[in-house]
Amino acid sequence: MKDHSDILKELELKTTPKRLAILDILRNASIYLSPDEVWTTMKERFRAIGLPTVYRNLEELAAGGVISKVIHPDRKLYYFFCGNREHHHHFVCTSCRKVDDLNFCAFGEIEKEVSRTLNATVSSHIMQVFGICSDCSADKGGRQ
Amino acid sequence: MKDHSDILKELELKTTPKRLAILDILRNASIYLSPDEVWTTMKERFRAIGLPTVYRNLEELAAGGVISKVIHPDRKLYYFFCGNREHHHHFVCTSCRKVDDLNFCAFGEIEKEVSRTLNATVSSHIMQVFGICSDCSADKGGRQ
DNA sequence: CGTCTAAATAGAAATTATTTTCATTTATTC
DNA sequence: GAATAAATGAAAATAATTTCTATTTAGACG
Repeated sequence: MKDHSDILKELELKTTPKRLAILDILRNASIYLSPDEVWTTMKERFRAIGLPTVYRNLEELAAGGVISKVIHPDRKLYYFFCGNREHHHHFVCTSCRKVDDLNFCAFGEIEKEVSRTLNATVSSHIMQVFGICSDCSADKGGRQ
Repeated sequence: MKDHSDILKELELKTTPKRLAILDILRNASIYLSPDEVWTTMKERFRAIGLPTVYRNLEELAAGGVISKVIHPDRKLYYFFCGNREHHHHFVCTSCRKVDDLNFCAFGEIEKEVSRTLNATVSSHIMQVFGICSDCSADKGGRQ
């Protein structure tokens, strides 16, 4: 199984302690984190750690597909570890911030529809599904 | 046919000259505009016009469903007039910034899928489709 | 048509997320 | 163990958006 160092080598990124730590933090988080939250955790592990380093690495890792982004309705950005390399989308729980993969993408059909009705070409799409996961609704529903 | 003043009354918003102007600017734009771009046009029409007024009104109008938002991949926000009151999504051309309605939403299916596989409840979704419209690809393709 | 009141606004300042710059450090290559 | 390109820290810059507050104005009412 590939460890974090191998993942970075594949992306042609140097294996620095900080990069590994960021990956590690996200891997263990199980929920999505803001850059600032990642920074806060990094400061517990490193004496000197700049916020730009966090931002830079999160973007690089996301560009490499190792981690994914959540765009909130308020357009704030969050990141989480996602091992799934296939094209897919996510369901994010706005209560506990857990992320689940959706093995479902209507993009193909949309592409056809766009091509057929507008004669246009689709280049990218943003898709984010928000809601309340089963754990959180159980908490509130009291059925526990 | 409802004019802009009627639309504002329905939303219980006062019919101020500036609000009408913002609506008018978007209605005539045919492409999506940034708050700053709306402000620039407003400054040509009003001696005194504050940027917060533009932001406030755009949000109010969007909340009322009279105008719609485009969230770009860089997470910048744009607005455009959209008369379609049904739930739908948009195709936006990143070249000329024209917006077309997509009479297509896979949201129902996603909701079912989320419910079935995750036992979770969907509350909202962001969906944005970017591409090149037929006019723009004709320009580039040289088929004109 | 004047008066009243809540809503709307201007202008300035504050906030906040994010990015840039650049000198210094460090991981990798040989 | 050098050499070199990549990575980093710290500070500053940027830019979108929001807040604050005193003033103005639209719409209701008489």
